[in-house]
Amino acid sequence: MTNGTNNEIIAVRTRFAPSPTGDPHVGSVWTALFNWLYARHYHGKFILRIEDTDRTRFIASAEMKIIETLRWFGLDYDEGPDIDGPFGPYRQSERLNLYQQYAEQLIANGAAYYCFCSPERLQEIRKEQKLRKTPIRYDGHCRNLDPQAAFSRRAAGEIAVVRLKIPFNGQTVVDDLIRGRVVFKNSVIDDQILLKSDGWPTYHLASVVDDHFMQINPVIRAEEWLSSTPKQLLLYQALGWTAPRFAHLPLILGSDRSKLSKRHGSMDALKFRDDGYLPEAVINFLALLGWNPKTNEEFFTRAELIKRFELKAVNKAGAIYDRQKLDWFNAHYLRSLPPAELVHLAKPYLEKKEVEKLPPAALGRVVGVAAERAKTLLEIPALTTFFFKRPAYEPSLLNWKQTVADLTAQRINRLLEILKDLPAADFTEDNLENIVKSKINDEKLGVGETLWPMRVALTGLKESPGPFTVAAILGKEETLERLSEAMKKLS
RNA sequence: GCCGUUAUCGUCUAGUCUGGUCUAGGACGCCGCGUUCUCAGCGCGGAGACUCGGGUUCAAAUCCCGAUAACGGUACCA
Repeated sequence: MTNGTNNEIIAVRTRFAPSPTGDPHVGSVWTALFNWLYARHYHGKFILRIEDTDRTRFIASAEMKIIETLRWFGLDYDEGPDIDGPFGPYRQSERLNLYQQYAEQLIANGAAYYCFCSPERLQEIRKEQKLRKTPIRYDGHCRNLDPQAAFSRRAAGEIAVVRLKIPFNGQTVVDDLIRGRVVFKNSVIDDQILLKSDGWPTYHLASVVDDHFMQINPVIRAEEWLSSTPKQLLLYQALGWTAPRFAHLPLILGSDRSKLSKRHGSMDALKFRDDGYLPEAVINFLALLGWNPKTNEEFFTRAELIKRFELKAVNKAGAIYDRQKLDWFNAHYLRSLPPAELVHLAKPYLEKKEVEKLPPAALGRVVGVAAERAKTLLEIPALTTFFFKRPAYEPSLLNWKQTVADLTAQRINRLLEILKDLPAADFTEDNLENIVKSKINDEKLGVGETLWPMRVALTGLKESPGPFTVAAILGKEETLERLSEAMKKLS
């Protein structure tokens, strides 16, 4: 791609930079997906970087979850904490020296300063500003301290943070790849904290330093970062670096139109796996949230997604995450799975002892029949129970519409006679259908009168797969047993 | 409060740059019909939107101005 300003060709390197503070959720995966799609589209690199600079919210297990999530979704990265690359390390906690070094450089050339204000004082001024309804920002108390004096205080062990000196005048322009030109007056930008009092960097310093050295371009991230982009642009300037291009993605919203969070229920990305969704389905669905390939088609393989993806076609408005549409995608993908693959994926959701009872071929058919009616893998077990155990049901359920029990009994009895004569080896779906239907026709038995009780006898359900399908899977012996049982219920 | 972003069916969206072909197209969901013993699937059909107010123009979803609303930011969180 070109960088837009001087047509210089630069390598595409995008990154997903989560902070390990909890389980990754859909919004994060969505951002990762777009970064991945972009990198793959331009044959660039996709990097995973762990932004673990917040020691108070740090969760040790989160990094593994992030990696597991990316793996499950098939968003492979070229460099990361567990895949060494030329720009590592890929954990910010292992790059502390770098950040400190540049913070000091900034202080040395007057672009930043030590601030000794206590959190309490900061809170005070914010409270007052809120009361006076003026913009809430740092009041510059330490901005003009004598650098020598500040340095001595620091050296003497006094606690301080490092703040960036934002110019009072002028404006900073973000030329966003998705939103175009966004202008910010410098006067409303706060003197951003770069280094916290514990010596760790804030997001702004760390991400700028890392994006620079890891040669990230473009930076693709969620809209929540748009307001802080001018600060970062100013930081690049102060550091004497060329800033990357930025693309701010719209936000994924909950049904109440607010940013997706815990209160919208469990949005953990790995929950999709546990809930029986297929990664391909979720990817397809997520890709079409906020991005549109300008066709009426909706199903896209990964390769097609990569081929067609472009940032210009990304929407500006936030999109509500709609579970029903995801379900539709998932059902579609479930039905188009090759039988062997389907069994393999469904197995973990089924009861072990039941699975072991069946020969592989029968298991494949059971799962296949269930999958035609399931939206997720998780729903499959409930749709297969009648195959594994004799159904329990009210005798009256055997009667089709207004049919009386006597007549139903006659039909089942006739079915019993017909099926008894059929060799077990011929108990296939097609055979069954041909024979039974021609008898119904010849003997004027009534399709509903016969087939409804047959199906109920076999499944015990009001809604189920068809009787021939079930009978073929159950086999001759079990089919006859269940029909006999139905007869007993009716007498 | 201040700063910023956004605005087409309930939801995801096409159309907006380059005004007419838009009595606004597709998909999910919903409703009905058909296929059918039931469900699912499939096929067909229906209800359903240009945030509001001004302008410009022969003509505006599309251009201009002004409101409004929603969301995001406003942390020694990211």
